[in-house]
Amino acid sequence: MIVQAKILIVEDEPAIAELLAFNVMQAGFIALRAEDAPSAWQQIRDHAPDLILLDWMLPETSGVVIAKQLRADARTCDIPIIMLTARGDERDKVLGLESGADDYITKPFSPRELMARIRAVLRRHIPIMPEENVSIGGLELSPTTHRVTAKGHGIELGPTEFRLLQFFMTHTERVYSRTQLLDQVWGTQVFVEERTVDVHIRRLRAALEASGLDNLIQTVRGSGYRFSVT
Amino acid sequence: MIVQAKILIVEDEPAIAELLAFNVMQAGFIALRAEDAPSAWQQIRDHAPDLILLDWMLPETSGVVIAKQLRADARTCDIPIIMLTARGDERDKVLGLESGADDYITKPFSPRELMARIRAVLRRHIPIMPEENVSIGGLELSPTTHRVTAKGHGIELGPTEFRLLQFFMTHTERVYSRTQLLDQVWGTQVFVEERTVDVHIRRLRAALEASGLDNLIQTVRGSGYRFSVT
DNA sequence: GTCTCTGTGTCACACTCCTGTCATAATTTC
DNA sequence: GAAATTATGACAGGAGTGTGACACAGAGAC
Repeated sequence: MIVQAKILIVEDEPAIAELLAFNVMQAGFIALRAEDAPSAWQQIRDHAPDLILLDWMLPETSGVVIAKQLRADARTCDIPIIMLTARGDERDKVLGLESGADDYITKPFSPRELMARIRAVLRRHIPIMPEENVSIGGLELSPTTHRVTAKGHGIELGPTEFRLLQFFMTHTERVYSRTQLLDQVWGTQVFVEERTVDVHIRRLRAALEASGLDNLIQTVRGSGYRFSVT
Repeated sequence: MIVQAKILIVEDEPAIAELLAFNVMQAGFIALRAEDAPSAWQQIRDHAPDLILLDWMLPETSGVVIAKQLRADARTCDIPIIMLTARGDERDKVLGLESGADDYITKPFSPRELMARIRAVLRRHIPIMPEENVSIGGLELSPTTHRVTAKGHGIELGPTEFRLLQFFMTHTERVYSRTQLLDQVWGTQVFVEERTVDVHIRRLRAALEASGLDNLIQTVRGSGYRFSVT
């Protein structure tokens, strides 16, 4: 359970930002503020907020662009986003949700409704690792039973290889550096050599080799590794 | 990547300070030292360290106070802090993190763990720079997946050619001298022969030749190279 | 308690592929 | 034509990665 969720408010109009911050703090959250894209990134980097309230209209970079960029980065793609917009246009709503927002609220809004939505989104995001079964490229992984099958045949994996494969199967196509994999699979508070990743990649490949699926895990020289079905 | 991060060691016991400085320098960082609060502020002003190792117990002003002051100042609130403490008390840990420390390590500590924590904290503080996919003139380049397609067909590029193409695709229709390309693609701190650019241009053209897109990279005699779709 | 077994992290070595440089050929400019 | 500039091919060295071995810690079994 998050003790005190940090909520980043990205809003250029001071009056609205102030109102939002007041409500957020009133509800027992920590309010962070940013008035444009650069300062938003700064806040995200420094404080790792648990949720972002993102204004649709911003000077320079629009909220939609920021949302897309957030979703594109491994370190920020799990942060829930609530979009704020002036109009109640359905098209905007679709665009907003497509860009990766988790929810959507139109100005003017009641503080009560805002807080309800924030709480709902946070509640949904408490299970950070969704324990759902994953199936991709001939591989099936079940977190609940802790089982993996490759082309129907069960394969044995150690705990670390299991988590590594789970991460890859839920984050395909993108390249992850050894450092990012350490942060995501081992955790940020664990200290192991970067090259250890190589060894576990090799162990995972060895386990997949019998099914001929070891080529799903690709080496990107100079960058890291990638899980790709193509 | 920070070329050589400067690390300020705030520690009053000379023996421990010496040990820390040795380890920090051994790991390739620059070590700055201060034995009390005033000299720490002096060093911060003069050298703008990238990270601060802060002893919990100091004469006069304690580490916690310094941390809070650092966090209160806009110029220093972004500098990550690692607290050093003698006791492994949980309450101290909470206090330390509340006062604004990014991490916490108890004495005695292994040099290995210390360096790992330093690297982890620095890693988390590198600016998040969202990179977007680029598509131009039949070429598509995706930084996140580290893939390039030319007219739909995937092509293989080495790391340097990839960066070179990425630079060109984001800076089209303009001539860049070899020196400028070295600065932008190789980095300013690297010393390589200007003629090396020619070779990489050639390698990039060779990779694009199969798709007939090698003419996107044009030679401007006497000036340099240009990426142009016209 | 000892013993075994499994999983993990680290290291040393092998190997691949990239990279910078040079010599030489080709091209452009005057 | 000569001079200047660029293209190309070849190559040695090195950075980055694959792989096997090993030590160690922890969980059970007995």
